Amino acid sequence: MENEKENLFFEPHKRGLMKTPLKDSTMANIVLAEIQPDFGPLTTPTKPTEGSQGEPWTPTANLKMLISAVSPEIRSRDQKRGLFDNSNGLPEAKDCLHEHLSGDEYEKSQPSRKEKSLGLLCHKFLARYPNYPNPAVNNDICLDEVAEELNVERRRIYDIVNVLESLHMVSRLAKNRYTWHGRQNLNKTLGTLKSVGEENKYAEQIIMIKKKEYEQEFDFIKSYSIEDHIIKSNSGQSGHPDMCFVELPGVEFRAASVNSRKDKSLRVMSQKFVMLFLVSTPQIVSLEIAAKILIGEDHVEDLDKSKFKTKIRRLYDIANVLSSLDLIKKVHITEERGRKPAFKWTGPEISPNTSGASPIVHFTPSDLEVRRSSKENCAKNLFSTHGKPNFTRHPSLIKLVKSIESDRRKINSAPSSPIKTIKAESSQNSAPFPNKMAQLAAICKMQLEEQSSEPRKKVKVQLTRPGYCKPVVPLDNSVNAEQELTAPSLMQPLGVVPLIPSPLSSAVPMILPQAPSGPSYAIYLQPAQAQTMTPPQGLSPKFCPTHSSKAIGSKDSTDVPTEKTVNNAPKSSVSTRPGSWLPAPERQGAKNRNRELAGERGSKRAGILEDSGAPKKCKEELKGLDSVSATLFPSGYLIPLTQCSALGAESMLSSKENSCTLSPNHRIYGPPLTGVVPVTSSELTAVNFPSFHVTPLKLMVSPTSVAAVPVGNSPAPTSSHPIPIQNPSSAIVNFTLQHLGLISPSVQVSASPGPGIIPVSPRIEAVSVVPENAGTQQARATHCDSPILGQNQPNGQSATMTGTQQPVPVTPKGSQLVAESFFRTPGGPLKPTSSSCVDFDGANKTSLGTLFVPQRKLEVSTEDVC
DNA sequence: ACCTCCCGCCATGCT
DNA sequence: AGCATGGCGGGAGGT
Repeated sequence: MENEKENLFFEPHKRGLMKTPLKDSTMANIVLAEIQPDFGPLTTPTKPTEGSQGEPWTPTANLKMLISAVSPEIRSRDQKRGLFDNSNGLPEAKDCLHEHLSGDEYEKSQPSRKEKSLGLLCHKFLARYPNYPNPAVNNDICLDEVAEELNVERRRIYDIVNVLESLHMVSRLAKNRYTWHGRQNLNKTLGTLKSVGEENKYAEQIIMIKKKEYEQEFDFIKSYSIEDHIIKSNSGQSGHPDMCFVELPGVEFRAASVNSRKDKSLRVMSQKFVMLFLVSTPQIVSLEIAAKILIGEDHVEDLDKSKFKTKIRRLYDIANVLSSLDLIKKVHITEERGRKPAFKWTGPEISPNTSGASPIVHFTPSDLEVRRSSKENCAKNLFSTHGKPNFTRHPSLIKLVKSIESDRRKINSAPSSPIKTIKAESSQNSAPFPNKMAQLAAICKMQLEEQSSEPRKKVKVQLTRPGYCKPVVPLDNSVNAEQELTAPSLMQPLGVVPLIPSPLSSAVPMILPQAPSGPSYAIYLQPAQAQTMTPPQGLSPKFCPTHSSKAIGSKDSTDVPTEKTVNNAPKSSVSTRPGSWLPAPERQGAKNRNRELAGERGSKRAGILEDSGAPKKCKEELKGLDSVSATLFPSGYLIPLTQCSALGAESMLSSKENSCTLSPNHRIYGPPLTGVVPVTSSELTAVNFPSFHVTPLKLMVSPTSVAAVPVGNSPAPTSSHPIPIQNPSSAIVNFTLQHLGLISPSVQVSASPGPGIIPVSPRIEAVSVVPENAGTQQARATHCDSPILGQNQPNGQSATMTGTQQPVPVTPKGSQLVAESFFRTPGGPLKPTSSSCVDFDGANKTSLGTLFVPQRKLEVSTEDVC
C-alpha cells in the first residue's frame, strides 16, 4: 500500500524534478533518465518496474555514467579488478564485459574477497549518487535494483543502507525503497550525534574504559568495579540494547515498517560508533573500546567473548561503510600489549552546537529538528513504559525511573553544557556571555517561582521552562498527571503547544522563545530502547550555544557549515531552503509519519490526525516525552528534557506542516536571549530550542529533580549532585561559573567516573605538545563536498550551502579550540588536527586510557599533544 | 595465528 | 504464507 502510494507521489516529483538537479547530479540524472529507457529493460531482472519508477538513475548505464563522472578513480579501480563489471548489474552484462575486458572468467565468478568487500561495494554504491542531490528531485533508491546492478546480495545492500541511514544520507521510503539524501544532512546529523554523544558521556565512558584497561594491568578488580559501575549508571540498567535512534527533522523514516522494526541495531550501532569519534578527543576509536562501550550499554555485565566478537564484526561492517564515506580511516593504536585496530575520524570537524564561533556547530544543531514521528515514537515508548505497554516490549517502569534518576544525577554534569555555550559565545562575542547570565538569572527566577508550586512540577517546569508550561495549560493538566515522574512532561507541554494549532496563539509564542534552541534531534526509542538509553548522558553543553545562533540555519545551514551560521541575517532568508527541502517529500513524509506512528506500534494511534489529534497527541506526546526523556537520557541529564521538549515541538510542527513550519523557525533565530524574547515564528521557533536556555535549565532542574526524586539508583550522583540539587540558585551559580570557565569540567567527569579520571586530564595536558593544523580537517571537509557543490542543490541556496559546507570543516578547529580553551586552559587554540593524532596513537598507547582526555576540554589538550 | 569480514542461515515482523 | 529485513556467527581469505 504504502509503496504504491509513495511511488505514485514520488514519481511525478522525480520526473518534474529530474531536471532541476544542478550540475553533476543533474547531469547524471538527466543522463540516466535518458539512458534508463534503453538499458532499463535489459538490466533489471527482478523488479525492473519498480526500479525504473523509484530510481531516477537506474541501470548500468547510469551507474557507469555516475561512476565515471563522480569517481573516475573508483571506476578505473573497479575495471582493473573487474568489479566494474559487476556494477553493470545483470549477469549477462557482466559476462559480456568480462569478455571484453579480459576474459577472466573465473575472476568474475570469484572475484576475490577483497573485491567483494563491503567497503568497495559501498564505494560503488556511493558512486551512483551525488553527494548533494537536488532535493527537488526524488532520489529514490530501489534496493533490488542496486543489488542487481552491483551484483551483490541484497543483504549486503542492507548493511550499507543501514549505515547510511544512520547518518541520514538515505531515508527509507517504503519497502525496498530508499531516498538518497547524500551529504546534505550529514553535518547536521553529525552535529546531532555529537550532541547526543556528549549527552551520553561517551567521552567519559571511553576514558573510563581506558582507565579500566590501564588499571587492569595493575588491579583488575578495582578497575572492573569502577568501570562496571560507571557503565551501569550510564546504561541505565537493564541489559537491553540501546535502541534509540537519532533522527533528523529532514530525514525521517517514512516507512512504518522501519520505525516499527525493533531492531535498528546496526543503525544505532553506527550512530553510536560515530558518536564516539565525535566525542573523543583524539578522534580515534579502537574497535575494542567501541565494542565495549556498545556492549556495555546493552549488557554491562555479560561481556562474553562471543558477544564481543559479534560486536567487532558489526563494527567492521560499519567501519567499512564509514571509510567509504571518508569519514574514518583505519589506523592502528600501538599499545604496550600490541597493536590494536582502530579508526580515526577523517570526516568534517563538527562542533557541537555550542560554540558560537564556529558556524558549523550552529548549523548542525539548529538544523536538526525533531519530528513527530520521533515524538510519537517516544510517546509510544512512554506509554508502554508508564502503564500500558502498548508495545510488545517496553522496559519496565522501574527502568524508566532509574533512567530518570540517572538523568538527574547527570544534571551535575550539566556544567559542561553551559561551559561550552559560554565558550562559543565568548568566542564569538563577549556579549553573548552576559546574555546567558541574564538568561540564567531569568530562568532561575522562573524556576523558583514554579518551584514554589511544587517540587516535581517545578522540575518539570524548569526543564521545559515555565513559560512553556503556562501557555500550554490544557496540556499541562494532562501533563501534570503524568509529570509526576519526570521532567520530560514539562517538555511535552512545549511540544504540545506548537502542535496546538495557531489558535493557542499566545501561549505558543511564549514558548517558542524559551525553547528556541535546541538541537533538534529526535531520538527514537524503541521499547527496548528505554533501557538502552541508559547511556546517558550527559548534557551536552554544546547544544546550547549553537542553537542560539544557528537555530535558524537549521536545514539550510545544516550542511553548510560554518560561516553562514555566523551570518544570522542570511539564515532567515535561507530558511526558504528548508521548505524546498521538504516540500513534496516531507509532506508526504508527514503523512507517512502519521502512518508510521499509527502503524508502528500499535495501531493505537492509528489515525491520529495532526490537527484534530493535536490535543490527544499532546497528551501522548507528553507521555511519550516523559518516557523518552527517561529512556533517552537515562543518566538523567537535563538535556534530555529539553530535547524532549524540542522534539515535541518539532513533532508538533512536523505534524502540522513541515514545510510551513520549517521556514519560520529558521528565520526567527534570535539572540541567545531568546528566553525573554518572544519568538516571532511561533511554531517553528518552538521547534528549535536554544540549547542555551535548555542547558541551564537542565542544570537547574536537575538538582531539583534530584531532590524530588528519591530514587537514586546510582551511587552517586556523586559529587555534583549535592550542590545542584538543593538550591537552584547554587546550581545556577555553578553553572555560571562553569560557563565562565571558572569551574572545571572535572565536575562533570566526576559525576560519571570518579576521581580517577581527573588526574588523567592533567597528564594529558602536560603531554599535549604540538598542535597540529586544523588544515587537515578543513581538507577533509572540503573533499567531502567538493565534488558536487553546486550541482545538486535544487535551490540556489543549496549550491551555496555546499560551498559553505566544505568550509565548515575548517572552522571546526577554530571553534572547538576556542571553546575548549575557554573551558580549560588559557592556552587556547590549539588544536591540532585529530588526524595527526593518529600517528601518535602509538605514543598514546603507553598512557592507554589516560591518553584520551576524559572531557572535551581534555581532549583538546590531547590533540595538542599529538 | 590473528585480523578482517564475507556469506548466508534464519529469526523477526510487515503485507 | 510470503516477503523484506537484518541479527548473527561460522569460517575462510589475507597478512
